[in-house]
Amino acid sequence: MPDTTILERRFPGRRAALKREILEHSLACFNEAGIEATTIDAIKARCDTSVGAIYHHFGKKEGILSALFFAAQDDQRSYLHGQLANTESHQDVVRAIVASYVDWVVAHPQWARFLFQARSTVAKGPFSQDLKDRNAENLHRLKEKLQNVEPSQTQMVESFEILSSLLIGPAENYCRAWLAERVKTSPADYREEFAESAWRSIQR
Amino acid sequence: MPDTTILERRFPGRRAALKREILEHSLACFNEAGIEATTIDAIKARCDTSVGAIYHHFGKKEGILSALFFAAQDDQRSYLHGQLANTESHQDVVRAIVASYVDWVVAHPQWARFLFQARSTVAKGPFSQDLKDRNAENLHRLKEKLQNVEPSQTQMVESFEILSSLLIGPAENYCRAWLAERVKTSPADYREEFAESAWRSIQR
Amino acid sequence: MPDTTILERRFPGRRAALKREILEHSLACFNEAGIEATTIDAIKARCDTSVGAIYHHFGKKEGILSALFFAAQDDQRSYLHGQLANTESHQDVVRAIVASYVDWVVAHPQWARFLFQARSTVAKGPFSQDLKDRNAENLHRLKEKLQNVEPSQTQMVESFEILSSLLIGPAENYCRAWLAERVKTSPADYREEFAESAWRSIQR
Amino acid sequence: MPDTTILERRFPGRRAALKREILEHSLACFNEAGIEATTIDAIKARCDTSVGAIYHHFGKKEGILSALFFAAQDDQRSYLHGQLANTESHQDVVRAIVASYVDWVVAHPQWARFLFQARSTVAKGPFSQDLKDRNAENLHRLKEKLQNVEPSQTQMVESFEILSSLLIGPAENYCRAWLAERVKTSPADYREEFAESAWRSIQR
DNA sequence: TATGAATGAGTTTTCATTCAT
DNA sequence: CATGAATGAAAACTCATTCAT
Repeated sequence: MPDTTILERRFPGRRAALKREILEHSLACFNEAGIEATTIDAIKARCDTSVGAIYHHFGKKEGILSALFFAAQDDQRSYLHGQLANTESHQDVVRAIVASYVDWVVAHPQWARFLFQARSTVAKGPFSQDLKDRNAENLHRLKEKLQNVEPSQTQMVESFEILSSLLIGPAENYCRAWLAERVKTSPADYREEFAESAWRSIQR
Repeated sequence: MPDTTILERRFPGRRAALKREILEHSLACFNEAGIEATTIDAIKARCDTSVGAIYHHFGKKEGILSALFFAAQDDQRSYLHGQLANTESHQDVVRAIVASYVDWVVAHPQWARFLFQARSTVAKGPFSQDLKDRNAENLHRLKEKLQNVEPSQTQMVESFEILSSLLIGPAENYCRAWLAERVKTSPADYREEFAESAWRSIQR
Repeated sequence: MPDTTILERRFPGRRAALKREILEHSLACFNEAGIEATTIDAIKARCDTSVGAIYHHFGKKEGILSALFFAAQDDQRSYLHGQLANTESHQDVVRAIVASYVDWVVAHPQWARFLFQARSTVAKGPFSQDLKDRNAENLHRLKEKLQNVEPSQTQMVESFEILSSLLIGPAENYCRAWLAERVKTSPADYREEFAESAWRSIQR
Repeated sequence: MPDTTILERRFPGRRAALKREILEHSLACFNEAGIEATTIDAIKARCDTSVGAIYHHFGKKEGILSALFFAAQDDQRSYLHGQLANTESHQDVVRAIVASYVDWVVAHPQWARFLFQARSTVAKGPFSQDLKDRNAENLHRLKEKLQNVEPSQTQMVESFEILSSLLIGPAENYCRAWLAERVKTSPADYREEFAESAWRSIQR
């Protein structure tokens, strides 16, 4: 039973019910069989609808993929920005970034798994520009946030380019392993550790 | 022009010439078009050989994939262990892990790119057990190394489970971005930064 | 020009027109070239349809085969049971079995030829259980029929196991030869001889 | 463990050892997987020899097939003629035909199974003329034998064309069923029944 | 003679997509 | 809007056969 909250937030209302239904089951198919291995027919069978209906709503297979991908990404992003809103110091910001990342993944593991595997496909597809634009904008907002927060007393790593890798890298690496079931302990259990490490890793 | 050193190390001799040829061009195809999108026919055309020859040597498409994957992984691993050989303190070990990771990726970018995209496919395929075994053994050797090195004077993070994520996560995240051309600066330029951050991130 | 009556009985209606068309031409292909030697492409070309349409209706090559096989078998069986309905003595039953066999083969030679060559393939394929079930049920109905008919005054062969071989064997052997064009005279010309011989052969 | 007596009779001597080896294992492959489904590679693997060796001895796949087929047929035929040698009356002849058929099948079930499935393939292949010639000659020798034996006192069926079907049909039908494991009782147990029935079936 | 690498035409099957009803 | 039959290009894989060593 995948969580449908993300879909309800993004495609609200009765009229979008079938759309949500298709997306929900597509997500499950993509995660279970892999994106390339998921056929329109498999989705059709799982939703108990018709090929025609799917094409009516999404145009092509890629359409389902990007609808899911951007829904997930936006949800993750808006959760991050919600958490960032209450931050006042650099350390608060770092903690919010790491914690919100971990929290979101743990709250929506199927969506997180999907994001990991879909990224490269979407990046090659017709929406690659959208993807780039969104990433750029995201980085820009983060930069702004950091400048508007009261500066830290500590010496920090200089290069902005590697900053996001230092902050997110460890949590992301662990979340990947958890989603692939290579490790069992929930990332949530290590939330504070990752936040602490992230803060330490950017000191100089 | 992909580097062929890894293949020559792994499949030496004249008799394996065609095998190396096929693998070399398969790697290029996989990286350019993606694994699923690369057809046997495309590989055939690029090597100027026959479908039959490819199947004669590798049995199925998956066979090419895993041959490449394990060649890359073993090469990366043996480089790591070569670097670990000269370490004497915990900090040396951390530095060696991070630096050798960055160095290897920068030295063999096509192979690194391939490793990232092939991992999930190999993990689903018939060699998933091999993959697990190798990973387990790798972790085991690392643990041993850490125990045989003179203990650090500093307080360290307790959980071993997240250790490798803390060490490799940032460098990996940045390398991915670099290989996807989302950032331009070579990871080599940040080698010392990543090593420094990794060391700091595991202090408590 | 193969007879299409069997197909029309089994797949009636306009909607099944393409299905019948494919089956009709598949039958011809199978008989002309042999089952293994008949390619989907050959069928496609002969029907002037598309590969997709064939797979849409039958799933796999085996699907065409078994659809034809069971259509033929059921037709043959229902003809037999029609003839058995009017029998009152053991000798009538024997005559009906032999005569209906010969009549059906002569009326539908292409279907008979197909039945002979397809049986072993179907027996190995995924419908082997269906085949067994149908054969068992058929035998059961025959046994019942024999018990419900007024007993013969003559001493008969004891083993039920060889009974059907004694009755059908000669006619079947001759029909095979006729269908393979190793003999020219129609089995119909020997209908009474086979019936007479069958009756004699089971006396003791 | 297939019986190798037929091969030793036909291809005696040390020099033919590999030939016998290949034929023996080919027979097993053909029976287990079917003729079309048996690949040269499968035979190679089972004999632990090389493709080259197989082609050296048999030229093409068809060559193995016909070597086996004619070896089996000739063995069966020579056994029949051995049994016919001692016959003096029509009834003796009938008994010899039926009994030798049953005996041979029971003595060489793998070869019998192979004969049934190979006949149609050989009939289509490049040796179809050989097959026809041998069958014609066989029939001729049988006719001669019948004429040289003292005539029976009883009235017999007139048509020579259906004679062999009347004689062999039932036993053949039952043997097929036994080889396909549709019935369990050995044909040997019904040898006398089949002989008796055959004799009765040709009376008029 | 023996070997097995190499060939490549040929097969089955899949699947995104279209479109008439 | 919904349906699902029809399309056909494209893919993986097979396998008899050849031939250089």
